[in-house]
Amino acid sequence: MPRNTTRAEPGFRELTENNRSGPLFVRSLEKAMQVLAAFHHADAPLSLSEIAAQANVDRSTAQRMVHTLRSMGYIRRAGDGRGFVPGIRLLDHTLDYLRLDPLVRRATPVLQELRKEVRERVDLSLFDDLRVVYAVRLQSKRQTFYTTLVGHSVPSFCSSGGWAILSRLPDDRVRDILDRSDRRPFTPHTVTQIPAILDKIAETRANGYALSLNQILLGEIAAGFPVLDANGDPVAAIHVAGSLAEWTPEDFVNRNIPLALEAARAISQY
Amino acid sequence: MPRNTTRAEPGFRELTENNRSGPLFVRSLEKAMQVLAAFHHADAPLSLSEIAAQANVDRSTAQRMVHTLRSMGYIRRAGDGRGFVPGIRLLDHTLDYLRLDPLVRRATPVLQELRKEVRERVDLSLFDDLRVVYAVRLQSKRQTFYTTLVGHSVPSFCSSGGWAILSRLPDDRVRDILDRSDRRPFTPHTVTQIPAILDKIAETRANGYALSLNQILLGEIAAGFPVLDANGDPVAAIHVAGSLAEWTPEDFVNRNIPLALEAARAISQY
DNA sequence: GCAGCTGTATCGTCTTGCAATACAGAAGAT
DNA sequence: ATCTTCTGTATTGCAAGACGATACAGCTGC
Repeated sequence: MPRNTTRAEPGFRELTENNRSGPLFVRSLEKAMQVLAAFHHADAPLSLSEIAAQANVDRSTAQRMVHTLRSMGYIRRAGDGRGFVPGIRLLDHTLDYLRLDPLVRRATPVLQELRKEVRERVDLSLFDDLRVVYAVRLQSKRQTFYTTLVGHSVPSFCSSGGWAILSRLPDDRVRDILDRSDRRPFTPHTVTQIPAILDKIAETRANGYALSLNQILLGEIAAGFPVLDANGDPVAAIHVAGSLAEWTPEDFVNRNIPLALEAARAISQY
Repeated sequence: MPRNTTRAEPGFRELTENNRSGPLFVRSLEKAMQVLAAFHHADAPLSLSEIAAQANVDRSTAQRMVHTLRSMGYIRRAGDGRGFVPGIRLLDHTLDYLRLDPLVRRATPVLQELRKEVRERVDLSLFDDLRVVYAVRLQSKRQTFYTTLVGHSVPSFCSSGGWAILSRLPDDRVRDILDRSDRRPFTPHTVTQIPAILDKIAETRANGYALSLNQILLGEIAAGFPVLDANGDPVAAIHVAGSLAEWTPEDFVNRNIPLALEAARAISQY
């Protein structure tokens, strides 16, 4: 379940003083996207009134937006009579995103190779401020529903991928991100205190990779590796994830880290 | 590469006579989504002018739409200076779609089990008129880039999933779909003639599954199985796909069909 | 230095999105 | 049984605000 929401593209606010009020800002479009985003907090089909409430728009507005989005395939009626759900047309944009992201293109074959060698779950997640978003997912045998879904995200502050990325950011940006994060625990072992998180990040910086135990899911061990762009800034992470029922942390590290580190370097451009 | 585009939700046109002109239709939203959809035909970052041309809107309109979509994270600047690309925020809607589709929920664990047993690529694709759209993808060892991507689609007329679905539709709907399809071949073996396609569909109807050889990709063998909703109408298909370098068609059928057929029945609601 | 691109910014006009209002049908309560 | 409160859908007058012409600065290539 996503806990944080995306902000504008980083560095965008600098370009235009007040980016949601200038004459360039299309208010009706904002409302429309809020209508689509109403489903972010839903776990069942939404009625028009529910959509209007979630999106913070008038019921009439929701009606017209839904009508239009429906005519374009972005929303459809729920199979069983009542309410609306997201439409299949959205998946076309998923494909556009994945196809056109050079990082995803570059990473996919490398991850496939890595997956073949380590035989555990291998993922690519993209850095998005307070969270990392899974974009490529290569499963192993045992999986939960959410570990197969593209678009799923986990917080930066308590995931191996997040730590890997934070370990390559300047201290003040790390502080800023941790301060703004909603640091609710996922498991009893989730690290939520800022000093403890900073320790983890320091350890990650020293080792070159992040090791997380029981952070998001009980019984899960994961290693995260930063992926750098041409400027040396971290933009993504790759992960190898396994089960603590099968691995001791030592074996997991010895067996998987070298291969994954090499893969992360192959994807990085720095 | 997608060859066909999505239409409105089936049965929608019946509801409102002219669904893109009534007072309920929000024109600026249509333009905005066309702007986002401009990337469907792109294979590199798009400039404002290119977006305007693709979306059939004024450059000024494109500018304002892009500005707004950017401020919300749906579009971002390309990493290397010039142009725009789809933004990560789109993946949030991908997740909404996958989470809220009951079919995807039901199918995922069944497909994981199937994948474990057949050890070949296993997919779920959703019926969308002229095409089927991949929503769940469980890889095997050897993969191409596109066989890993959620949102990728293939035509109904020449894919095992398409045949599986068409085999459960009434004849006149099949004719209609075939007539409207752009039946360009993908490989020298792609079946493009309507009589030949109808033969394939008849064979599928008799067998209960569809077998495709070299239709989309040379060297690929795939079996497709229809998934039915509570009314008995086909809404999706599951696939098992392997390589002709490893399988004779007979072995492929004998080894994989029974398990996959059972999986398709488990997912169906009829 | 000119031509042709980028992306960005401003502004007056009149299109068109807004929200109040209404209605039929279904679900549930009493 | 009726009364209430949900659905989703449809109409309409008014004025908010989207449209698109126009302009400009910063590139790249010729």
